[in-house]
Amino acid sequence: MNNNYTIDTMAEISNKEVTNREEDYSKWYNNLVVKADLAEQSAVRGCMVIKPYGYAIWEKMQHELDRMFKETGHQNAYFPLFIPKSFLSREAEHVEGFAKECAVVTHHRLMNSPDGKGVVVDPDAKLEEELVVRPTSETIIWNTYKNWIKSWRDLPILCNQWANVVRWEMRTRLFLRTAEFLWQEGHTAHATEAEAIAEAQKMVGVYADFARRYMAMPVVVGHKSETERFAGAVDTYSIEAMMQDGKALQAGTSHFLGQNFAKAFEVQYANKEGKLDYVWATSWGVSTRLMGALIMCHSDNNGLVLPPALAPIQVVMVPIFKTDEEKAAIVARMEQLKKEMEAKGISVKLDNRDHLRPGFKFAEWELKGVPVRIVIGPRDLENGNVELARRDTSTKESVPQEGLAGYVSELLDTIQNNMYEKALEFRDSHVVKVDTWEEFKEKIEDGGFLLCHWDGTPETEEKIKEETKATIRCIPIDSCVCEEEGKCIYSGKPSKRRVIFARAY
RNA sequence: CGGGAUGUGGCGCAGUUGGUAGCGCACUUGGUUUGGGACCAAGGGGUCCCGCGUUCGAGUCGCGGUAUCCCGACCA
Repeated sequence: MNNNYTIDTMAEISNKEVTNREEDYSKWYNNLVVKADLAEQSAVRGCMVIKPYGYAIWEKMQHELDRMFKETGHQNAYFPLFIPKSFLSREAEHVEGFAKECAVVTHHRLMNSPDGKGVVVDPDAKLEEELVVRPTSETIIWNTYKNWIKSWRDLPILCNQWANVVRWEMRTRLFLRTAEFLWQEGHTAHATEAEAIAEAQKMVGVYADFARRYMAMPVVVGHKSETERFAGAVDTYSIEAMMQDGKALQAGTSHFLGQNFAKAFEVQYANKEGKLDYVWATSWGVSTRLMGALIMCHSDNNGLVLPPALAPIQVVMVPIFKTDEEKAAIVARMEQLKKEMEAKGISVKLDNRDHLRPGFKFAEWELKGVPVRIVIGPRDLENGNVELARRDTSTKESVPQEGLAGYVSELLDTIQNNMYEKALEFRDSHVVKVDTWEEFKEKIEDGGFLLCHWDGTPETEEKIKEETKATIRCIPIDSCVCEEEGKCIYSGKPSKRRVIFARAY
């Protein structure tokens, strides 16, 4: 047994004397991220190193998202990493929301230490105005848009930027909450309120679509409550996913910013009547947190399970042989089959490392979540078959080499759909309607989404959070089951609709 | 920023009353293996987080730093 590749399984975890279930799930998750070769803690506090295999997944996500953004009329641009401190303070709520987690550049030069040991910051090189490493780019972008927008003819501006941002979080976790993370942030400017709202809704829809089609992850689309809203937004939409421990994860957000930033940065345009008006704004983003969502949504006791649409390697081929002659014949056949599959756009890895035994390779590729494994040994070569194993169902079957590429191509689609159905079934079986406070306190311990009536006040929301650690994940947009009258589970006051409560990452 | 813990080969850890720095995995070489995480043999690799102190002698004891992790508050 190679201890370096064992991971704490869910089963093992649940057999332990668990006092804090959340903590143990986290441990399992972290272990999985590291062992599956996706990422590791960096030497820099709270930052992570994304390893090549993990980064390849992110690149696939980027590629699909970028295409979707362009299909919806957006263009990419790039804005500075540094934001003058004064910019951040222009929008009052915005600065309040981010002030506590900013990395600040105060000097621009180092010098040799007077004691001869290493270097120190040169006190003479102090910046007149400190620069904040962007925690998000609304301020620098709106300061720029001010120069771009004069007339109604300049609108709308539909820009996206792929970038890194820094938020000095107190506690960090790989992919879910790192001090530095990669993301995309869309920033749009519109002539009318209605158009901006439509944009914010459209983009949260793009995220939901991406989650479903590529990540095979069902999400709920909804409004954030006032307290959970983005700092500086009028309305925040989010997609909320459920992880396998029943906790919620906010996987993407889209904000209707009203005229807040336009007013803060004095961005006015001349409308068709020749009158000056402030422009309407949105911003929307998803980050490398999606990687965390992907991992926690699908992984099992044997490691990662990747949806074919995002798997860097969709098919791994493992030869089994005793002699060099056997190896040569089998690998030659595999090369042919590999080419046939690649011609259909399938990404294939032929693992012909000969110092490792097949069992080791099986386990390793399973840990890495490769959707399909194809094995050919002397027996298979003889009778013209391959052994084909599915990662999502852990099943094996014997398939003819003839027409293999076509079979695999269809199978990848099947796996993609199956993974979504499985995740959807899990999610739906962990959504419950709750109508009393006693029941709420009991059910929240089991995890999952609780559909409850809420009186709409931040005070009630805060008290529920204090007592149960549960927060309002969202006020669902399109879920008709929520549209019914009732009484707030906490205060008993009247409510027009249910909202989703859950504990969250 | 409050509470708790931990720093020992690449990784995970042991190290007793202070007395030659160890184990497993990984790595290198050779050989036998190969249909679910192989085995044998040989080998390389350490300023025991840093500093000061106690001592004939410190990985171990004391003091002071520092870093990381966990729990809170905050968050994509």
